[in-house]
Amino acid sequence: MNLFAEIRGLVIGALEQMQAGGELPGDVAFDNVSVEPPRDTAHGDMATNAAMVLAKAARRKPRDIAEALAPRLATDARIEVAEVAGPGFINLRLAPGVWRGIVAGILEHGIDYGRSDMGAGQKVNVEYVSANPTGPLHVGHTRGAVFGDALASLLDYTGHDVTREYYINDGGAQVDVLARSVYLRYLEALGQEVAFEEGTYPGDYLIPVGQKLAEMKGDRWVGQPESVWLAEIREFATDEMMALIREDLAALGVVMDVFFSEKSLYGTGRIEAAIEALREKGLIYRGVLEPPKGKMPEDWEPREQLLFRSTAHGDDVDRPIQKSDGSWTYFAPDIAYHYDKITRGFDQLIDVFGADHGGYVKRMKAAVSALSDGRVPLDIKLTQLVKLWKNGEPFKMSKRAGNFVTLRDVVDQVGPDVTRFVMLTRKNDAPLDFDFDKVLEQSRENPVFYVQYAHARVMSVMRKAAEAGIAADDATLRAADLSKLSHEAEIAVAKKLAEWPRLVEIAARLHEPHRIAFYLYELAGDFHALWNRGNDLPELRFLQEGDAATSQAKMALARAVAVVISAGLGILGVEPAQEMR
RNA sequence: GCACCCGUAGCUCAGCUGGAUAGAGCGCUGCCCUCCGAAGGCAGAGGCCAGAGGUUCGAAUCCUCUCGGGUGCGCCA
Repeated sequence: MNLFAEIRGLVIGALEQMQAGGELPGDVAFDNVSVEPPRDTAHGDMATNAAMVLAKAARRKPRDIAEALAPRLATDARIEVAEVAGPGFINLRLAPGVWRGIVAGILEHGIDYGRSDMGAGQKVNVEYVSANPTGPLHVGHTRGAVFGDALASLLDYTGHDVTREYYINDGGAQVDVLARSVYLRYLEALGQEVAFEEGTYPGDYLIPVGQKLAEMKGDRWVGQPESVWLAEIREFATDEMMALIREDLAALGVVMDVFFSEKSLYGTGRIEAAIEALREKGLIYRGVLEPPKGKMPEDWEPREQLLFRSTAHGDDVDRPIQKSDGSWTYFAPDIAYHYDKITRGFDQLIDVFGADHGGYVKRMKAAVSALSDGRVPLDIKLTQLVKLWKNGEPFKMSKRAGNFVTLRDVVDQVGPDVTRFVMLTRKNDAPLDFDFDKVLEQSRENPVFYVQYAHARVMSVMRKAAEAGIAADDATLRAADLSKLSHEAEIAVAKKLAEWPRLVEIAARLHEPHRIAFYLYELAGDFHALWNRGNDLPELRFLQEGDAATSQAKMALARAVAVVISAGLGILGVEPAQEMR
């Protein structure tokens, strides 16, 4: 139920009539015809560009087409005024009943108002977090986790069949480093003095892992060479780290559908199969890469390697998939992993990476394009850095991880709801300042508070209604006489609510969940504005003493605001506040 | 050197797959707030959308170039 889509349908219908009547050529397409809210509300509620987009194909002046189209639109009961303006816009003013209908529709559909079938059940895989299993998640991961999770919810809300997935990098050298670090903690747990050299992980979080290992194995690995214990500790340690990471994610409210292990690709022929698939397309060859220009690495030597012809699919240079010693580069399992996603039948892939992985976007897209013959689109969303602030200065301390701030540090201090909302108050590719003091502040400056406060105010009205003996249950509000909503300040809020389904579709199409957060802030602003006007104009207050019918109509509007806020916060993974404390 | 991201009000940032006179919060200026639904409210000033070309009915948005900031660039994942 998208009012803008409905009115666009009306416009298209009128255009088809004009076609049938010979006023427009029969072969013109209406794809570019849009119905949008005008920037300036003085222009009306909606505007269509139909006349201007069709002018060229119809070989008529935009204003001529508009003059012919506008009266046809005006015959519809929903349209109060349709007038031609500017270069050929048709501005539409909708009947008040339309806005009341929005409120009624929201109460009828609940948080599903705004749900859309635009995804048509498409299978979408959203891969996010995918942190190395070598320690707790840090703030950077937190942003990626929140972003990916909200995007997944948004796609689910818009009719996609979404899989939330985490790729465990448990096949590379870094898990050997982890194993060695745990071995040191193991020795330490047995009372030995140990030194954490360069290339080991010194964080405190490995202490309990070493202790656990000591309890299980006693001293049988003391003084033993790596070949004896490495594989077993690696296995044990990565399991422990993944358990830790799952706990971190759970603290944030993130639950994955699939954890995909990189290791499962090795020794099973799956990497080879993916490379073979590329070879069959003539995209694998042996060759020597040019050295990077400008900044020549000190130890550069030309080496022949196995290369993927990614340039055939839009990359700048071909990429190595085998090291000079014949082992795979990290890129090879990445290719195999994405090949696996393709063969699992996803219609669309989305990867959420940190911005420092921006250099891998083109090669990954090239691989997916090649492996799927261009059928499966891959969108890669990069999340920029998070700068933490506390007491007016940069915050870098962490109790347990050494030199970085963990997800837990953040969630424990401000809670999962605040963490999630704040992480979405910036576009994903813009850097984000996270100020521990400001995000807990109770003021308009703090969008989390401002949105939650709006929801809490609605709940407060409902509670007060109950005290005053006015029925305010859903059924009663649904049946309320909404014609009592007539003030422009009330209609303004209803108009904002009408934008919700359209905004959801835009956010989903662009893969930009931050738009939800910004919309909620605006909606909350409109609602607070209405509330504040009740100070001067008692007739705008939601509860009208001695007039249950009017109170119920106004509460229906308030309730609709709360429903949309709930729906929006639900997509962001945030629990709406029942009251502010 | 090349690639990607970014450049919008004094500050922090939105800006709808190209729409009309570019928005919000903070800060600033003025007014209101004894009682009331003020963890405040209303109004105002403030812009060459980094710059220059191009595309077209129309550009902050698309293309090219320049300037400025960030990130990355074979045998690390």
